[in-house]
Amino acid sequence: MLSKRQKDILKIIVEHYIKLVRPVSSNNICKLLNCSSATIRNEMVTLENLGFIEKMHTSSGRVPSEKGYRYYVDYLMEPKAMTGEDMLKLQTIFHNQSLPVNDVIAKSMTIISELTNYTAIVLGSSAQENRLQQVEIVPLDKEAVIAIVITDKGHVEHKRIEVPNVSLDEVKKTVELINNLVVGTPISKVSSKLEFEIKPIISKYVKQHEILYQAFYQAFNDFSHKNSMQLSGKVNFLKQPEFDNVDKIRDIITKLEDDELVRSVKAEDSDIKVYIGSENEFDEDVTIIKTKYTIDDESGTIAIIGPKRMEYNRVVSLLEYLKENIKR
Amino acid sequence: MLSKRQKDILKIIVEHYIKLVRPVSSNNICKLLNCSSATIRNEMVTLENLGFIEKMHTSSGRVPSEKGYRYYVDYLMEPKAMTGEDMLKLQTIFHNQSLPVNDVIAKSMTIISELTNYTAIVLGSSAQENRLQQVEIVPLDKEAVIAIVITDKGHVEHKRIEVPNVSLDEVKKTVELINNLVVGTPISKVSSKLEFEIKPIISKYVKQHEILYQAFYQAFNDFSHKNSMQLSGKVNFLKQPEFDNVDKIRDIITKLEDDELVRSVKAEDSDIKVYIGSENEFDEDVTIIKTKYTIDDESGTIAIIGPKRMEYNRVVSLLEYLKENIKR
DNA sequence: AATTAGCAATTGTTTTAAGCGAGTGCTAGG
DNA sequence: CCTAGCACTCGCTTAAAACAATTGCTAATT
Repeated sequence: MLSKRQKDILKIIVEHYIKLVRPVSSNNICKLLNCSSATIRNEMVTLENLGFIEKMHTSSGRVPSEKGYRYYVDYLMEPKAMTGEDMLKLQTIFHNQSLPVNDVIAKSMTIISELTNYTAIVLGSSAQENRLQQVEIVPLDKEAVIAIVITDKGHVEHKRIEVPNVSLDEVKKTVELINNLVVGTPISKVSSKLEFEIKPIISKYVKQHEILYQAFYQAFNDFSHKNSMQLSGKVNFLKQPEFDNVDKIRDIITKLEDDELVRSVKAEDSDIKVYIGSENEFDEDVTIIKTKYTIDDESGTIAIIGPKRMEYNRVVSLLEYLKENIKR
Repeated sequence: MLSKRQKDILKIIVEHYIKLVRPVSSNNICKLLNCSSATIRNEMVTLENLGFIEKMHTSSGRVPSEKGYRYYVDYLMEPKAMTGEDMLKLQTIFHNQSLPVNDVIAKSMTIISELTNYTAIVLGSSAQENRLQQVEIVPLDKEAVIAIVITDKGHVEHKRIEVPNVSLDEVKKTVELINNLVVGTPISKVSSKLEFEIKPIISKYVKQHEILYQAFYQAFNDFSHKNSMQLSGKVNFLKQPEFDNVDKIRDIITKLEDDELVRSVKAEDSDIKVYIGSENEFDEDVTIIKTKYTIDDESGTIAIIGPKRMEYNRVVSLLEYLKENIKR
C-alpha cells in the first residue's frame, strides 16, 4: 500500500512525463510538494523497488513503468473535464441531424484523432445480427445478374453472379423462394437456412440449382464476414517524440496496415478499458483505450491507440462524451 | 550529343546507384570499361557539366541527377526480360478465371508491389461512362427506404433516403418514372436529365417532390464522384534506404494518405510513362510510372510509385506484362 | 590528342578525449 | 524523519585527430 506522499509523487511523475516526455528528477517534484529533493529521492527508491518507476541509467530521472501507468490509471488519475474547444468540435458533428449514426461515430473519431494526435479506430457494427430484409436481382446481360441483399438496418451488399445457361426465370424463382422463406432471418443464420431449407426445394424446381445455390451462398457469406473498419490519423504516430527511429515506425505502421491485427482490437466490454503496453496484443509500446458501443441491435468498437504516455484522462473523457452522445 | 563511352559511363552510374544506393566512384567504373580511373574522371567532369550526374560533396562519387535518370530512361535503359519468378506469381492471378477483371488488376498490382517493394496504386475505372441499368427501392420502415442504383457494367451504389411523410406509393411512382425515362443514360448525364425531365413531372404528380428529388439527385451525384482506389504497399517506402529520416517518411506517408493527391496521379495516356522527381506533382523525391488501362468502356490507372532510383526497366516490364494480360 | 600514373587536396566518417551538466545515492547531522 | 552536502555516474556536447574515399590536376606516356 502506497503512502499518500508516494501516490502524490507517482502521480506527478506520470503526468510530468506524459506532458514533457523527459525523465522526471527529484528537483522537479520537490518544488510541488515543498519538501527537499533528498526526501523525494528516498521515496523514489521505494517506488522503484516496488516497480512503479524506472531509471534509464544510473543518474537519470525516473520514468513511469508499465505498472506505474497502470496504478495511475486505476487509482490516481482524476477525470478531466472536457475542454470547451474539444466539446465544440464534436458538437458540430452531433448536431448534423442528417448524418446516419454510423457516420457520426466515424467522423467523431476522426475529430478525436485530430484533437489528440493519436490514432482512432472504428470497427464497424457487424451486420451479423441484422436480419434479411429483401433480396433483389437485376439482370445485366445474358450471362450475369447482380444479386443485392438488403438487411432491416439498411446494410446493402451486392454480388455479380455469372449465370451461363441459367434462365432468368429460374433465377427469379430462386430469389422468390429466398424472399418468401428466409426474410427476417439474422444474417448469421441465413447460410444454414439456405442449405437446409432452400437447397432441397430449388434442387427440385431449378435445373442448374448447384451453381445458383453456390452463388447465393457465397454472397451471404461475404456479407456476414464483411465488417467495416476505419482508421484515422495513422500518421499521428510519426508525430510522437518517442517514435523517433525508423525501425519502430516501420513496425507500427506495418501493424496498422494489417487489417486482421487492427480488427483484433475489437472490444468485448461496454466499459471504457485501458490496455497499457504489453497488456494489449497489438504492440508493447502502445496503449489502447477502447470500448464497445451499441445502437439498437448493432454494436461496434471505438478505440484510441497511442504511445504509452497517453493523456489517459483526456482520451477517456472524450470517449465517454462520445458514447453518451451516441445514445441519443 | 554524348559519346558512346559517355553513355556507357552514365548507364553504369545509374544502374550501379540503383542497385547499391551509394555514390559511384571512378574506380568502380574503370574495372568494367578497362581504362584507367583518371580517364573516367575526365569524362565524369564532362557529364557533370552537362548536368547528368552530381556530386554530394567535393570528394564523393557521382550520383545520377534527375536529368541523368531521364536520359537513362529515354535512351540507355534496356528492356528487362521478366524473370520466371515474377511471371509465375502473376500467372496465378491471371489464371483464376472466376475473378472479375477489376479484381485481377487490383490483385496483380498488389503482387507487383510486393515483388518490387514499391507502392502500387490502382485508380478505379470511373463509373462515369456506365449507363444506368435500373433503380430499385427497398422499403425499410415507415421513414426510410434504400435506393439502389445499378449500371449496365454491374456497378452498384446505394443510399438510404429518409422519407418522412412521403407515401410509399409516391416513392414507387418516382422510381418508376426514373426507370422509364432515364435508364440507358450515362451516369454523367443522369443529373441533368433528372433535373430537366423528371423534376417537372414528379412535381406535378408527387406531393413532396422536393425531398424526393433531392434524395435521388444526391444519390446519383455520390455515384458519379465515387471512384475506387487501391493503394498497396504503402509501407514499402519505409524499406527504401534513402527514406531514412523521420521527417521525410512523415512527409511521404502523409501524402499517400491524402486521397485527393493520390487520385491526382491519374494517367491520361495509355502508354507507360515515367515521371521522375520534379516531373511529377506528387513529391520531388519519388518516381511515378503509370499508365491508363481500358476494358470495354471503362478505364482506370495503374501506377507504381517509388524512389527515384527505381528499377525502371523491371517496373516497366511488369506493367507491360500486366497490361497485355488485361486485354484478354 | 588521348590516356594514364601519381599526388595533393577535400570532405565525410570514425575515434578518442575532455569537459559539462543533470541527477542520483549515501552519509552525517539537525 | 528530514535535509544539506558531496562524491559519483552517465549521457551529451565539443574538439581534435586519425582515417578512408575520392576527386582534380599535372606531368609523363602512348
